[in-house]
Amino acid sequence: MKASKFYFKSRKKISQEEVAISAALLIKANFIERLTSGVYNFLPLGLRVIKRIEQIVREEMEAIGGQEILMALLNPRKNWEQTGRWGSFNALFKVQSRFGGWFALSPTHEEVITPMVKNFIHSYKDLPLYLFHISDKFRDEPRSKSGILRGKEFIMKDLYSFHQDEKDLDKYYNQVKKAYQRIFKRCGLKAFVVEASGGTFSDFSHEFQVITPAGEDIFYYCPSCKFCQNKEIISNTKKCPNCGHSLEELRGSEVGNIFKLKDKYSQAFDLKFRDKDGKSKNVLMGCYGIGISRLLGVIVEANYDQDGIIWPKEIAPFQYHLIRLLKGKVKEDKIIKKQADLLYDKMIKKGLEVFYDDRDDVSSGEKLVDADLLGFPWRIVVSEKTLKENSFEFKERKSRKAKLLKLKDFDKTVKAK
RNA sequence: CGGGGGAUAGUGUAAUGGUAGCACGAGUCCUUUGGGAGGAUUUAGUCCGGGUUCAAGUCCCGGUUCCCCGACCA
Repeated sequence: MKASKFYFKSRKKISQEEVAISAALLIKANFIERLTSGVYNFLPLGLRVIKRIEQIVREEMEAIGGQEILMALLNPRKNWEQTGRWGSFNALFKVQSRFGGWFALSPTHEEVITPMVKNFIHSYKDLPLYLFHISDKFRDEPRSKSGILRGKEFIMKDLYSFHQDEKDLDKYYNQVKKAYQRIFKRCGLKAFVVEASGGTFSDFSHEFQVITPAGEDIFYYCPSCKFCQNKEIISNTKKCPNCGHSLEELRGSEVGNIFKLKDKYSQAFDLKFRDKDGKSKNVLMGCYGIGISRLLGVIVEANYDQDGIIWPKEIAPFQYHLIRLLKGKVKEDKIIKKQADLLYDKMIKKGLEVFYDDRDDVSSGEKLVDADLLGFPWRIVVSEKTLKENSFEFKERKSRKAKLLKLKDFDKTVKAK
């Protein structure tokens, strides 16, 4: 991708209203833009990261049998009346049709998926079933905060599982827990699995927390046996319920949450199946969420320095940042441009993801500053200085040292990581 | 939803009730090019609606909206 044609302009200054570091950096580097409180636009760079995260999530969901669907976001009032949540779900966005009818903008999808699968699940032979969905969610938050960490509209993956008995639900629940750990690891994050409140239908649930000062959750961590529990449910003793060791208090942001819904929604929608014995039984359900757009923010909160973002490799919008530094002299610049163009073409041919800063009207300093701000894993510089040595400069974003390498070694150095 | 603080140009700020100014940014041109370069020139603003006053960015009332703390949070 050539920078001169790309929808990207870094900002020198941004509004002081953005307090969260992740929001400030993502806006400064032109990944996202605020439309209004708690509502953000994703620009090409931001969307590329979102797509990477989604891809990782997709792969891991499919690896545990998940099938992707896309459910409607505009939900009829009736479905929400049926579970009682039209009245009890405080953050529900309600919109009225000009012809009078009411709709909910879905904040979660139990009310859609449960009646939907009634048309599919009839027999124990149809179970288990795992369906997931990645799309926007709407929640009428009384207080949006910290940029994309808590918004009124956000991107979420939700997986729903359907089972014939608790044993099967438990088994899958643990599989999902493992899949989630793989997902967060691939996103370059260390996620703590925290026992949390199960809400109204389960003894407990599990949250996946990433340590950050921008987080909203306090949880307790046992350094001895690694047990974690949310502040909401922990006893006052601050001792590990497993091993008795004293607990550490940590602050995190919740990037995922898994629940056993059991028969709460299958009862509301009369979702039953015929078991082997011919008897009609309630289908048991689980639901499992990951905040995709929040992850984008949390990843930045966990990966930056004074100069900008440092993207973990697997989710960086581009792997390589190719820069050509000009001299303002026609003859010299022609050579520099030609060499940089050549390297760019080579990389494109190899299928590498490269962001090529081919801008002529931007000073060298600004290009280098932008490279640090954008934070792609590898930086390649071509300039008069490097060409004198028949070389190019190669630098990892997270390192301070740049290496000068011979052009003849380009192919073996620059390849898919 | 309770509490607190804001809203003047894209951003950050100034203006005793009396000419809305400055800096940065942005646009154009020239010069420049290894860590956000320089000059010339142009551009752009009092959140909205009422009220008080000869006169309102400033005072009063109402609204909208943004941020922070808390509560809430499948």
